[in-house]
Amino acid sequence: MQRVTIAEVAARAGVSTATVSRALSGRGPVSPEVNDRVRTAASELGYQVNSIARALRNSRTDTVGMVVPNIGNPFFTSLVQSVEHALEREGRDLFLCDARSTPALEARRLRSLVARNVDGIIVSPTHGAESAAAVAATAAALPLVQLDRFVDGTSTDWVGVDDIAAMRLVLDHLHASGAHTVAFVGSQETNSSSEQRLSGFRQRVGELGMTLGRHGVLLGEFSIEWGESALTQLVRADALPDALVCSDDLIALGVTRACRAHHIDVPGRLQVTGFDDIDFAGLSEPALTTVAQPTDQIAAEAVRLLAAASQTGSTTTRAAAHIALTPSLVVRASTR
Amino acid sequence: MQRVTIAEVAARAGVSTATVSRALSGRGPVSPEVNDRVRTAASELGYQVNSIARALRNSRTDTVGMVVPNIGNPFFTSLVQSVEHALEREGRDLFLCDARSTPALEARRLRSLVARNVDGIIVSPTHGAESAAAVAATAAALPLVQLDRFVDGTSTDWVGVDDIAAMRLVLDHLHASGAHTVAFVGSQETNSSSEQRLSGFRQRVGELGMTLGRHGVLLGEFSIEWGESALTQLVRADALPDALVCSDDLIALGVTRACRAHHIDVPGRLQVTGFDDIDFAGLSEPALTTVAQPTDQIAAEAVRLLAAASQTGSTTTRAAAHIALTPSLVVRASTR
DNA sequence: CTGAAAGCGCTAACAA
DNA sequence: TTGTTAGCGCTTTCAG
Repeated sequence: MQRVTIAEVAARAGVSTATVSRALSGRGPVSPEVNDRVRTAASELGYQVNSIARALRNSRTDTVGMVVPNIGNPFFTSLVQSVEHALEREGRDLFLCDARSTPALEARRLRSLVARNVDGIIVSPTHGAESAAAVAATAAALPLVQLDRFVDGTSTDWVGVDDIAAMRLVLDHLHASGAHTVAFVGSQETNSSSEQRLSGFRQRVGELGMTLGRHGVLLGEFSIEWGESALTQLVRADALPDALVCSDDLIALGVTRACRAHHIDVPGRLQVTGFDDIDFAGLSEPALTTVAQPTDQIAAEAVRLLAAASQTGSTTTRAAAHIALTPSLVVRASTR
Repeated sequence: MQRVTIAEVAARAGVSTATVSRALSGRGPVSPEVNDRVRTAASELGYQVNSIARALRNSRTDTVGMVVPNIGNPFFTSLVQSVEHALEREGRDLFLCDARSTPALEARRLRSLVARNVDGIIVSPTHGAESAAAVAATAAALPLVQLDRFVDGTSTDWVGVDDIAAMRLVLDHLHASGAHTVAFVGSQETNSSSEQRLSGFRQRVGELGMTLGRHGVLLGEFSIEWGESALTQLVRADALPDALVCSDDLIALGVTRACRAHHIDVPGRLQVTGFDDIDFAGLSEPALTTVAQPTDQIAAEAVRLLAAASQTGSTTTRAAAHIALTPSLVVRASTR
């Protein structure tokens, strides 16, 4: 159970530890014959590098840290999968942390990642304001890219989707299908996604001359429960619009579920749209019209930015990149 | 951006590095006055431990590795959340890896975790046979607990749910609600969950005197798509039973979705049950009757076993624990 | 091409 | 109570 070290391999191969290191890592000159001897000795002993020791010596870990607001949200899960995929191509590992929508926990995770000497950090901050200090402090110490969401007032690299364009897609579609009054169900504007989507919504509603229903903007949280309760509120207030734009799929799923309970026909009486295109969006009854995010692209850009930042050493010199990728509309059965 | 080391703190506080270490870690005698000086110096400089160096020195990382077959499956996501919660109480971090249902990738992840000197590993093996060698090799090097699934022929600690009991719950319920002919839709028997559930199913069907429909056992994979295709097969063969027992919720969700497409009334014409009780089980139309796994308990036991194994140093001495926790049936609208 | 030796940052003996 | 020192396992100059 005692781990095999490079010294034991060296002894067995009859060479020095330096030579073993050179042979195994493949950098530095080693005669073919010695190379062979070392490699067989290593495999006979079942040698495996000790990444900790290597990391200490090299001051790099080949590991990227990632912090997401809530791994229970399928959107973030697929973002994680995309990031892991992108990193794999470079032979780097991912250290994943869940902030459980708690800024204090998120701050702890970030500190822990810094202490672990990860080479860079990808974070989707939980809260626009309350996450700001921790993100800024972390960005000062390490290359850091914000994903999907970003915090107020900090300028680090960011990659996400163009929320304004997304809302344009959604509202143009609803407008074309005859909706006049619309309402928005989102989360409290405590993060950039919420803010951007709401502001894109307001903007396009104005441009298209649509009218905001009574109770036209309902803000809660990104959850199924909130979606259900929002719809119930609208029904109680007798303020149902023609269409309901939800700022994520969980909310939309809650809304359509509550519609079934209240016998409201979707999309006949009420059209509903979501955001993210999580797997289950296509499964609900009716299947959800929603905005698909290009998660693979987002992840690829993030990894690229991180690599670039690691090159230059410090993030502070360059201007921060702000990359908003183009979303696409997936039309299903919850709209006409 | 250069990281602050203990030496700089020592210089500033006018003491030795050893004293700084003692003061900051709180073990070893330090005079209150010096303690203060060290602490203020540390915070002024923004000192943070270098976990890598500490880990090399202490040969422990306070980190547990976890490998799941597929993080896209919500069941594993909630298992991960439960494990992270349980570890948090002990102040240990989780290093999460996704095996993407690929034994070769899983083996790589396991090796990487060993190389990283994690203190222990929690793994839900992808494949009963093909994961066996890697799991065995890993268990030889580190404390390891298998979760939910286990590999053939290796005896490590295991925690999961009692699949036999679960199938008993399901079939008793279906039997009571008048189902006579039943069929089973599962995944290929490449992992223990599949095997156990199928065998529990067969057993209870026999005991209750129910009859297995034609095409009574359909095996594919744990996915929505497979559920849909399985139902379609049954319809085409005109072999629809009274009830369909699915070995996870994804399959069941696929089945109920296909039922909508084929205008098959659930539960009127066909009763359907799932397994795992993922969040979306309650959302589908009709809401799924399913078996809930006690994930928090499972995680707590796993963490406890890992701690115990770390204590004794080696796993080989003790007999392996095999802990099957009791599942519960959640009755919703997909059964009568 | 190979070996000796230093040192990454930290902690635990051991001395003082 | 504090300081000195050795060393965790690895890589990398620098000599040979």
